[in-house]
Amino acid sequence: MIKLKNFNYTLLHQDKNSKARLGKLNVFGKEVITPVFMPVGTKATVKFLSPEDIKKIGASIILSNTYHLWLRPGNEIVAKAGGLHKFMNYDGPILTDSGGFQVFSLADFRKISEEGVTFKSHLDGTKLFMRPEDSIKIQMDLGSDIAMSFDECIPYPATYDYTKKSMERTLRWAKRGKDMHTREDQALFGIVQGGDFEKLRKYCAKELTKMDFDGYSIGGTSVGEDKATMYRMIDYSIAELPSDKPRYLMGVGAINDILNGIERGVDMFDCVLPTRIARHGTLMTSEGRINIKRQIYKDDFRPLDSECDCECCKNYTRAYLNHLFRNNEGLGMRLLSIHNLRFLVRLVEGAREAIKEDRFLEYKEYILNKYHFDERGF
RNA sequence: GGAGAGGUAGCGAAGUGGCUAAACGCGGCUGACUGUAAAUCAGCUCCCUACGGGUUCGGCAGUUCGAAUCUGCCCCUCUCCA
Repeated sequence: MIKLKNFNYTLLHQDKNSKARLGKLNVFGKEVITPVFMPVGTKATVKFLSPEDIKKIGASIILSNTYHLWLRPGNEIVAKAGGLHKFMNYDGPILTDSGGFQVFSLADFRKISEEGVTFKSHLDGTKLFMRPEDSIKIQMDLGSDIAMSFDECIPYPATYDYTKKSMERTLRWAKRGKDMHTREDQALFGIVQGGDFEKLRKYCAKELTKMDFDGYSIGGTSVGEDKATMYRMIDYSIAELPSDKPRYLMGVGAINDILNGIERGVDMFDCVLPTRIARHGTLMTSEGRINIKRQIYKDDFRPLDSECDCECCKNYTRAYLNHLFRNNEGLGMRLLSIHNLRFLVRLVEGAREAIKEDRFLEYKEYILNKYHFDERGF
């Protein structure tokens, strides 16, 4: 087993009234204070944003994707460039998802076996095969700071039998991946699966913990289940995870979900939601959800969100943003992406402050009451 | 003045006797979006007191059981020649 030289999690403060925790993740000399929200840059770019934009937003770590970079430009090219950081000119921490989510999202194009997953490339239909070992090898080539185990993200609902079978296979895949992971400058996280079954979630978390990963992810959430179920999945998973390692709730980025996750002891979140909805004209603001494309904003010369300090809100009006969207101008997508990301970064920043003072639950209530978001949480 | 071509819903453009309130595209309006096949996708877009009804395809008058589609006259636009 390899020993990482410079990766560890330090619990800075445990909230007295909930499981919320303030922590410090040392990622090979780069510091990430948790809870943290990680913007998603699937294809080695947070769509429409430069690395400089990402830093200005206050994001301290971002995501990228193994499956997509494997197809294009190919891990060899990224390795040849000197690794993902150099390739995309981003020196902050990068976490790569293993391709496990594509097992779910590209369901029409794949077949799962014990050995691995057969994909039909979504780009040109080429037959592809990815084993857990391949995913780890690719991630080592990419040189991300944190790699993920290759898992199967199952849909919801799923039967107990299938969920159990899949989860056990995911455990075997986790072991196979871990056995061949050799980079000392890259952490590796295991992923808890088990659907909405308490027994399976707990078993999975325990087994992964035995394998001693550098951190643990909670996968298989936000795939169609209701909120209460998602929160239960988180509780079941965290119940058996060690407190001295970071916990990452994969793919979750709605405001109420982030707050509920933090309350339950989650340290890391990532989600395409803020950037995707931004590109589609939807914003998270202190007034609630706004769709900038609506005609009422055509002559609204107020800033998007008067309480926000981002580049978009400080410099541009709703009328201008509406105009940019009506004309399909890329600047609109960039500015709105900046805003939504900044909104979530500020949300978790506020959570950290609150945890420090043991008032996380009050903070959560304050946020949920203040912003008029519906059940979806944005 | 002469010779052609054409006028269809906000715009462009199909349709050339019934299956047409009228394809399709754009524009407009409203939604959706949670480890990114996503600058994407879905619905609506003549009027109304709306599981029904009322008016449409430059205008008017005809032919026909039935017309945006056929006939006549009129109005308008574009191209070429003088």
